[in-house]
Amino acid sequence: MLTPERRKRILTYIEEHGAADVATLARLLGASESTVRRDLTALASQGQLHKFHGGAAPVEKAFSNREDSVSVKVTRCYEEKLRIARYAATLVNDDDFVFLDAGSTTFLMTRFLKGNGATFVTNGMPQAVALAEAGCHVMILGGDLKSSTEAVVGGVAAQHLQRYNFSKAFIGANGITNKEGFTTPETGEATVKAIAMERSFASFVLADHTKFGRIAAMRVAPLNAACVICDSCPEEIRRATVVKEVTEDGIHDHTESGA
Amino acid sequence: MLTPERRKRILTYIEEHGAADVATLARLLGASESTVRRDLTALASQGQLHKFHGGAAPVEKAFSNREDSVSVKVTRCYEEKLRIARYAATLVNDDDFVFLDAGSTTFLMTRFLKGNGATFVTNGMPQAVALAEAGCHVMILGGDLKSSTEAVVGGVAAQHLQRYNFSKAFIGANGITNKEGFTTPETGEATVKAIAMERSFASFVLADHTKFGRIAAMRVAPLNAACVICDSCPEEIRRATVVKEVTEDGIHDHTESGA
DNA sequence: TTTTTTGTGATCGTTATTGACCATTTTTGA
DNA sequence: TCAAAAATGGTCAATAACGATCACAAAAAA
Repeated sequence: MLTPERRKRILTYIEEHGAADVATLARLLGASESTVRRDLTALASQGQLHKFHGGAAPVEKAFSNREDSVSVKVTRCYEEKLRIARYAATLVNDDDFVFLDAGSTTFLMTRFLKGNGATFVTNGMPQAVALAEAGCHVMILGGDLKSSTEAVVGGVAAQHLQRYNFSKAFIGANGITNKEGFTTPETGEATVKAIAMERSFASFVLADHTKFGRIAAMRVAPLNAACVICDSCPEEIRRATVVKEVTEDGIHDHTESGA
Repeated sequence: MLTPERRKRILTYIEEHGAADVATLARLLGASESTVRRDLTALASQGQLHKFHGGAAPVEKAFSNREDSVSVKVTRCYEEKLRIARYAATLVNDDDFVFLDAGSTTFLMTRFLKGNGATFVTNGMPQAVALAEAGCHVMILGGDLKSSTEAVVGGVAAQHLQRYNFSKAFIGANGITNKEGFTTPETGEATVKAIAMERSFASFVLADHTKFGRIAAMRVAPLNAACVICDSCPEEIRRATVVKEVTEDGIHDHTESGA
């Protein structure tokens, strides 16, 4: 059997069955486990499937990727993120020059932003398209495109970003702790976030409650560098920076002094 | 059996069977494996099939479920544009640093480009996403996002573009005439196209036959600044620049001298 | 006619793919 | 927590396929 055909059959099989282990695939295809392993490695590197210890699965379902990677990610804490995004969008005024970070929560903001006088700079491809469709004045950051998150990162992006002075920046974060501050797993994304916050008069970090207490590899900024917009927040965070809690009842404001 | 007939039968066979190995084709055609290999190499270089170790398969089917969005399929001259795009994609080598213009024909090129060593810079948002999905190294041009065409334009884009030296540039054009050269209606897009062509070692303008004789507002470059890749081309254009006609039968090359 | 060009098939050194083997890592279950 | 079991990735030799080259024959040009 030819290599492309074999790989196609692997993709078809895991698509139909949801997943498959190496031994099953080897038997099914009449090939050795070594060959199947090599195929899985190759297909995984092309982003066509997700490989893990024991076998492989399609990328679409359990793990985010493919065409609407961001909108799939949005499903976790959807209600909370939507509340946060809706409130954050109200903070944008007509004369603002706004940086909008890539990520799921900031993407939800685009639903509530209309084409007024504000200008947006973003490193998220879905964000850029959505804002342009909404009639906003949008600029996309130039640089390397990271396919998994559809975000623009890298040195060129960082340099491009240095040109601007934002009035407001809306940033996503993967981890927030008192000691480590805002953290994110990707080095390239961390750099972009950090520069955007530095170059903005006011910065807002959007985070649902699952982000608190988690620590990712790269430090973006200390906790007091931004105002945190969240759905519910631990007491210790409130004491360290300005926090806005967006609950079902309304907005709860916490200044650095505590109340 | 004559060469064109043999090649046509190869294409027919892989179209019907999805794929074929060299030994099968050799037996089927009553030719040696050497001859079949030569045919496959020739057909692959014209983008008519996908050749791999062990055999060949149709181009479209070789890469899994990539389907064009409806808006792209609706475009005029779809078949011609597809032929042009398929051939243009074969011109990209592993070590190329390529500029890919925004537009429908250049977008179709992304169907035939896979993640090899080449690096792509593009000002088209759909192009960037498609290339990233295909595993290519992609950079998106920074600047203003024009919502109607999902293209990045403007001064920042132009400035960003100045940083690069491309080995090849693939450009779209709205009008091509002998006197006015390549033209396009939008000022911002014209600037980007012009700079990209200036900064590229070789430039290719992709155009279906409807573009000849039309004149748009902005002049991008004179006719001899690029090689024209088209489906069918007036005699007067052939005399003025290098033209590659991609017909159903194959590639027809025209040098500046006329034949 | 002779010469040149083109296409073909055979040969052969090189390269790519494959399956087995094994040390290492990861997972499982006591 | 630890040991047994399972899966993994790397190496290696064998095999299959590849492209380059050459000689030959047929067709085209001189």
